[in-house]
Amino acid sequence: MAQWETTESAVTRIRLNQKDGAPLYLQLMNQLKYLMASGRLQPGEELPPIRVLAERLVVNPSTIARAYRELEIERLVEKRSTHGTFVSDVGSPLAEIEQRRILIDRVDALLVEAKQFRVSTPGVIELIQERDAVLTEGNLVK
Amino acid sequence: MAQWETTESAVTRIRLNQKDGAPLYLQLMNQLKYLMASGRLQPGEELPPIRVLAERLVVNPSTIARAYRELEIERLVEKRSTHGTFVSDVGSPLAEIEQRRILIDRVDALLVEAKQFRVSTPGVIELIQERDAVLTEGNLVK
DNA sequence: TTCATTGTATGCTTGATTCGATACAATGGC
DNA sequence: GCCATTGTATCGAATCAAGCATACAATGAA
Repeated sequence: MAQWETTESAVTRIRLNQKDGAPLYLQLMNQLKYLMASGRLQPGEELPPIRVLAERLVVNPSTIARAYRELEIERLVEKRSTHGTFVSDVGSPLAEIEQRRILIDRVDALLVEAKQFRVSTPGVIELIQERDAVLTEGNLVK
Repeated sequence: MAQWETTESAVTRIRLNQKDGAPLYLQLMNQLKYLMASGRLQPGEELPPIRVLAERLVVNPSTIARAYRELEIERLVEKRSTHGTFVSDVGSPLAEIEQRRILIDRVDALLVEAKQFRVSTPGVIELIQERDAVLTEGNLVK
């Protein structure tokens, strides 16, 4: 009997929404990132085998494989030969430069939108503090 | 002689980058939003006719039409029969609720990304202040 | 009324993306 | 060495998005 049929794991929280517009593999990536960022998936922890997760989420194994592959490229997970896929020990070793570029893009988009909505920068900062409180309270979704 | 061949206008600042990945109509929308948000395009001001702008930017008129249409849906511009397309008088009359939802989405995405990158919330706020300074210095692009 | 000027509608082409099906490769416990 | 279990590779169908070409409709100044 496979481990994944019995053990409780943070991945049981994952839900994919077929008609959400967002690609399935991206939804999966993001939810895994959430779980990692919030510590519910710890470094070293094993993710379910591709086929097992595919069956649980009722999608094609290729879809899971793609999510795992992309996460590996981002160094968020490691694949160990035939053992499985594991959450990386190291933090998120995207190049600092690259990380910063991504954040800057997001910040710029946010500021432009806010300006359009006549929300001042202090207003944005206030909103950030609000949302930070909400997100770190253990809510996975909005 | 058409008005748009002679008058100086903020829209002369617009540049589309064919190989930028971002769709042309979106680039145009965003640059117009910038110009409106920064006051360089004033309420009531007329935008160039679709064909004129298309020629200037060397794209298909349909592409301009699409940008104008989307901006109209967002109530940022108004079309007046055969007169042309004008910057809306009203601010940005998306429902407050809707505006807030959009901002919350952006903020959440930003915070998740930041957390993933081990950037603290104060770090995010600092970055916001940096970028705000840059963006309000009159730079149109990053 | 005419017609120049404005935006609109529709359909096509191209390219990319997503997801699935299926066969393959590699490894390590037994 | 075998083979169960892991991830990999490759191809195909369907869908979608972007941009373009082109014909159309509406209006108002002359």
